[in-house]
Amino acid sequence: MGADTDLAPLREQFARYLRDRRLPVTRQRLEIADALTRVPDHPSVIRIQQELARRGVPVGTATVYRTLDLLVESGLVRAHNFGDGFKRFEPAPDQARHEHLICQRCGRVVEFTNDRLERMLEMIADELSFLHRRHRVEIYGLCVECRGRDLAALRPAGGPS
Amino acid sequence: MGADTDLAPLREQFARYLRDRRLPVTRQRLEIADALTRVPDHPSVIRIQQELARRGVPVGTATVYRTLDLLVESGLVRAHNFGDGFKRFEPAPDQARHEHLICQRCGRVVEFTNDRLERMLEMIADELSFLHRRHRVEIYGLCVECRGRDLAALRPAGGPS
DNA sequence: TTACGTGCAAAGGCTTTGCAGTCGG
DNA sequence: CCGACTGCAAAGCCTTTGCACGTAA
Repeated sequence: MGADTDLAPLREQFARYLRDRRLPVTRQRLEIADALTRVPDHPSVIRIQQELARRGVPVGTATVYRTLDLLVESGLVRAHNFGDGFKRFEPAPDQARHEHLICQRCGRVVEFTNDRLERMLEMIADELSFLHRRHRVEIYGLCVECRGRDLAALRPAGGPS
Repeated sequence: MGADTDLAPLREQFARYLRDRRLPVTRQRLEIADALTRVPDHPSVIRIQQELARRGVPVGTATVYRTLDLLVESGLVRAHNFGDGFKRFEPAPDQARHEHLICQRCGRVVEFTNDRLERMLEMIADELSFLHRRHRVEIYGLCVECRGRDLAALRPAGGPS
């Protein structure tokens, strides 16, 4: 009984959302939702547009932006700003909230979940009389591979003096 | 002997940083550092520029940006992106790390510290073989005042149907 | 049929860059 | 003096907006 919702693709949920609001369910909107499901790793607007083009469904930039606004409003998609100079998007998993680790070297984004962390943030907001609605946790550093690469780069030059 | 460093204004630390790197210590650079110390609440580039103008030290936009880059590189200043469409800056307190609560109604930014939280994030990164360098925690919601205002706005219209 | 969506291109807002003149060390 | 900085204005980048045409319902 949760599986039903979980299996319903973003596309379906978005279509339902649009119908509920008496908004046209257009091909572009569904395609954008689909692209978001297919493209991994928090794609940017351009990345999504490229994916659509590759699929033979060229969609105008403005449409992509406008549709993403709808998706974010609907709560089905989450927007991020990792400081690259552009927004990135990802389907919002209605199940478990998750946060991000961002590699400052290769840009890879890894997700993680931690219930204690989520609860702690709600408590902190509460203690400060703040109404918690949502939060964002980002850890910046180096992923395993880039970490190793750094060490490798140092060694050939000579060890610790 | 920590007090010495604590009392040294951002200006001094920045000047030292510049000298160490054999970079010119110009009036504009020092003024920008000072402005950052004076203006509260994570000012934007424009806000800083206005503050400088008010003080009778008009500085070109490009210079403000370039100097802020330097300050961020030096680690003396922290850059933020709260989704307003522009960057915001604040002197980096070298003492206690702190995070932010952002009111989605009035835009107020409140800071908080929590050691358990800081440690937890380092541990999480560690468990995922990620080298933790820095992180960012933002809680979005409503501050006490805006929370009250919302309640007040609801009551006159009538209670739950 | 009608309201809303779409695409294109132009406009916007913030940030960066190029270049001639200026200044710190 | 020389290399780096500054200011101005132009360029860049991502995103939003205006408008004529197209399309879901």
